[in-house]
Amino acid sequence: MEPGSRLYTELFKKCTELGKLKEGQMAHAHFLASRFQHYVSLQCTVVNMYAKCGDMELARKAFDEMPERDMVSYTMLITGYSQSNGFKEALDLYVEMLKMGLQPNEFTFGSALKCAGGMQSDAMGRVIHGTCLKCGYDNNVYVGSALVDMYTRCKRIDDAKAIFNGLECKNEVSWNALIAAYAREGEGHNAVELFSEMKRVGFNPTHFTYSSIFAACASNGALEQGKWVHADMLKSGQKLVAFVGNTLLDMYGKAGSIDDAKKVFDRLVKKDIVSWNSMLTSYAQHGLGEKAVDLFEEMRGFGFQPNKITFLCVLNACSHSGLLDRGLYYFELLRKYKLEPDITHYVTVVDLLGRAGQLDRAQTFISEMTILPTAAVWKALLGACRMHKNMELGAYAAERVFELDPHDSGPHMLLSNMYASAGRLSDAARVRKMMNENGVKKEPACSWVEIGNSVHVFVANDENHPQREEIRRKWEEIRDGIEKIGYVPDTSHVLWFLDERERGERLQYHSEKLALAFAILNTAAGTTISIKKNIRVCGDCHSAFRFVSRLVGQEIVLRDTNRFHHFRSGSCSCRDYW
DNA sequence: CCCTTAACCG
Repeated sequence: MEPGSRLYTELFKKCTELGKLKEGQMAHAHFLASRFQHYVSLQCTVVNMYAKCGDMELARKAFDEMPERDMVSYTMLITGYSQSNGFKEALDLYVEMLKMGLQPNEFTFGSALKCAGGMQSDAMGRVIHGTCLKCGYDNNVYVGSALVDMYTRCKRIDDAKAIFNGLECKNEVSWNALIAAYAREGEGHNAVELFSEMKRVGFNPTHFTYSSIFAACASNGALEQGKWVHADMLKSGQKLVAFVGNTLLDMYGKAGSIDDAKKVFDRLVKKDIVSWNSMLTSYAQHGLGEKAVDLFEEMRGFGFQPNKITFLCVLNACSHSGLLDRGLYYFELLRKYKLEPDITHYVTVVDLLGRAGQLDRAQTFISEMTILPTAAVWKALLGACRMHKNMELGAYAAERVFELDPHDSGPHMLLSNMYASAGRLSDAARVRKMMNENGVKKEPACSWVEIGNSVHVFVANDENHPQREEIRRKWEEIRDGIEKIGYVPDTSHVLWFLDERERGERLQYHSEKLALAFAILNTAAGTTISIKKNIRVCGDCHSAFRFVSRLVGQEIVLRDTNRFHHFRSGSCSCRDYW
């Protein structure tokens, strides 16, 4: 018996839903031989099926073979491209369809705007926005949310906010788009504020909302706030499914609670590859290399396939814990899993060798790389040279960095300070001059500390803080205390062109020291103090923090861009290996 | 028939 047209519809829909490409192709062939082959709606469904199965070539072919293409078929193909990063192709089609005199609908606009956002094309986005207005779709909730998202991705957050405020009809997605944007841009405070407002006016946060908020808390290291939102999510009855669970686990890891991260990991309803990778990353950030290795082996034991990122995570963990041989073994294992190492893996191996003091091996490793070394590779070597005080190789690595990435201030500062420490002041001055000539700006260092529900930010030599006098007095008192138990300031960590007295002075007001004094002033004895820094901790501050943890008997947790340092009774969890 | 929002890595 010949199938009816309805059956084809069902068949194509089923294949679309389950992502069954092969079966879809068979159904398609069957359909082309049937008496329904001229049904436009079925031809459309085929285009959509291929697009949703991720094969844009087949979708395009089916589209081109349609005798006449309507607005919906265009929209399906545009959407397909937009969902697989084919922004350019999608927008070309969008323009073509307008030329054909076909008027887009809210579906077309939604996808077209996603593409403009994906390409960060402000100009294209505005043109599409104009067409939305002309066609009367500007108040459609889908188009409105897509507009908000598009403007945020073009870094026009004010325009996005204006659109959002003007929307007569909002849904969760409209809120999520803006919240996600704040999280992406590192404005966690605004993200959380918008989250509260969203709830206040009666919208229910979704998995998307919670994911964005957790990501924001992760980058701010806002543990208390993160816990509060976690409690809120539990209260609202959301299940701990993989996606949002992974952001939660990542938040706990990055905000400083490895125990909570592990708890979330163990309670995940279903673990996916990202869950494992996130847990490995958490261990790496806390310097728990052995735990990371155990977890990686456990994962392999379960038959879970590691991907390239997994290897990056575990290599990174080995590097931070000085597990040299283990790391090199995993680098070899990468190929056994039929994974091709990319540049990021090479960077990590250079870091691994370099930190372990194997500078010659690191250099040989670089020279034997099958792909061209990037700036990141040389930066890793430079970092190792600073750590192990190898001036000559460090200068060589720095030169390579300057060729490949001339605008990064970090390597310039590093080399300049290395020269200064080695007493080569004219070389130090030369690098400094080069920086000025090339317009390289030094990134300002800052530290912040979360007390209760608010975050307090400090910059070096902070002149603007309302409690600055009190903070300075407190630090001086602490400094006297730690000097009595063995702290010796190391002035090689400040600008070499200041005189010795001024260097000693400046050193004492690094942002992390100010944050620490502030935290001691504002927390009860016995509380753990938690401080974050936007660049790596300075060597002198690291040493000072060790003594302070002994002096005041409080635990101090410091997160820098690389990892966590847990200071307790005079020593640090990194065992001064960083 | 077709749309918009979130995670792991240098």
